[in-house]
Amino acid sequence: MRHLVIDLENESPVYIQIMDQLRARVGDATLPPGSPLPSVRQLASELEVNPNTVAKAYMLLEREGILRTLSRRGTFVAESADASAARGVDRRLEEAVGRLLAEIAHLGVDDREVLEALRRSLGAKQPRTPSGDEER
Amino acid sequence: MRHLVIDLENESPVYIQIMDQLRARVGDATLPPGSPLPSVRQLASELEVNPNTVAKAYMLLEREGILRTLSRRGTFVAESADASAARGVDRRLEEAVGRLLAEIAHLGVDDREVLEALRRSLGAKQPRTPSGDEER
Amino acid sequence: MRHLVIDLENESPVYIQIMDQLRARVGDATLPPGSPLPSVRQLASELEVNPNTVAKAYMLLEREGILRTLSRRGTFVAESADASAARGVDRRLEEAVGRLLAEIAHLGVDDREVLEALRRSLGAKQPRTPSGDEER
Amino acid sequence: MRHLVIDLENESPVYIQIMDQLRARVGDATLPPGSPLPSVRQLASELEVNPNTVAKAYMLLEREGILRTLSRRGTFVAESADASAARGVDRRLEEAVGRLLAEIAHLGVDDREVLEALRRSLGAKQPRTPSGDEER
DNA sequence: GTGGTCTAGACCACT
DNA sequence: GTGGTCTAGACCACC
Repeated sequence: MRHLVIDLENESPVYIQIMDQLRARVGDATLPPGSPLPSVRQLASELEVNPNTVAKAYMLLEREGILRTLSRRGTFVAESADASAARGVDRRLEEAVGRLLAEIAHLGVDDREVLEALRRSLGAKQPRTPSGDEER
Repeated sequence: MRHLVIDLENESPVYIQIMDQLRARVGDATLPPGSPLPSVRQLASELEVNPNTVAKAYMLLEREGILRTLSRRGTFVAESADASAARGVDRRLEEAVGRLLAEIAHLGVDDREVLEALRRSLGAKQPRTPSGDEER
Repeated sequence: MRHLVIDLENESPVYIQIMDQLRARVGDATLPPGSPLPSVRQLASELEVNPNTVAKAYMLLEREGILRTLSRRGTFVAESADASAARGVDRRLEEAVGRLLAEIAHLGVDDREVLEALRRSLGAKQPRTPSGDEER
Repeated sequence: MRHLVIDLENESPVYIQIMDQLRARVGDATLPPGSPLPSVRQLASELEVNPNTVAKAYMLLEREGILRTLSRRGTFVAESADASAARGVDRRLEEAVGRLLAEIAHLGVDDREVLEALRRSLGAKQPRTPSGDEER
């Protein structure tokens, strides 16, 4: 499995970041149904986070029907997980947008300004030059 | 001063809600430079929050240069506060959008989807159009 | 008596400002021993402050031996007040310097820097143009 | 981290003393960027003050850009904090001198006397003889 | 264990 | 009555 990227500076809790990334990979079929996942300990050591954190992410994804843990055999992407994963991604996006709106509710800015600010910030997210050369 | 509206259910801390609303009113000149603000205790009792919470909001707005507090005489909108207030509102909006982007960074959704989700959520927020013509 | 100047923005309490100015005038003989002072009510209304504030200043200056209140006849500069007034001015200056030193004790700046900062600030205090015309 | 020294008798508020000392250590690189600070609770118990007092100091230093707090991971000296810390020390010194000048504005003493009083007070502050190294 | 937020209540100096 | 400071203690989410 390609490495997940954990950003400890990000204010999203680590277990949420793990869940989001796994959901994304299941949703876009990078991790097709049936694929094995790294063990809790192994992923934890790769990401340099506490095993409890990984275990929590796996446990919650299992509740969402995206993973399936077979005891003593490991954790796998559930059959027909892709649909719920995609739905999960959408829900997460909507929740995040909802949080944004709640946060700025008191700011007295109108809708146009919000969209404009988002467009600006999306534009500023280095547009990933087609030539491919990353800075540094 | 027209009442502030505090939503205890909102996940933004109360002192942040107070700051945002005061910044907005200073920024749009509802509260012009020199205006007196309600005393800490008075606003606290109106909003039914602890005086310390209001005091924290006032103290931080003073550090931002938006309020000016004359010890034992009360708290006032600082002269030339409107500019910093408006700047402050913009910065808050940008920060919130930045947080949104950080939150969804791992979701694997593309920019178009994010804008679409925001538009949808803004639309769902009672459209407030008297004539009915949406901007956007 | 030439008007006292009260600065409500100054963080020194009003009664202290009154005391300081009266002490200065007694010390430099602008108000020689025996001179009558305005009544509490009259000075309070001139300065637009609470009569209690003026009364407190008079009371404390009486304790210092600088004023003398003759009941029903008013308040006067005490005989031989000038010496104690001058001493009082010196003491106030030393106290203020002591407070400065206490305030900056934790700043980790050396003595030279403190003197330099004071010199700079004294220099910045508009040098009172010899031509005499005040700006505005 | 070497211990901070809090003087409860000093009229500077405790949280200001904490801020000043941390600013000084960041400014002179005793606490280089990236260094972890003691946790709020730990420093509070060392200094024998309330954790809220320490939290307030950390929070304000974060708003100044000197500290950076990673939620639930601890508080650290911000990258590129040293410059702002040094600037902060200078500003604090200037403010304190400004307060001195405001305090003595009514005293009618001339600039020479003020400088003289400061020199005297600095001299009285154990002269830090290089030979007789105190530092107790 | 970490920091963040909030409440309640106290004391202070000053008006 | 005003604001400023501090304490004590609570609850939260997260690690």
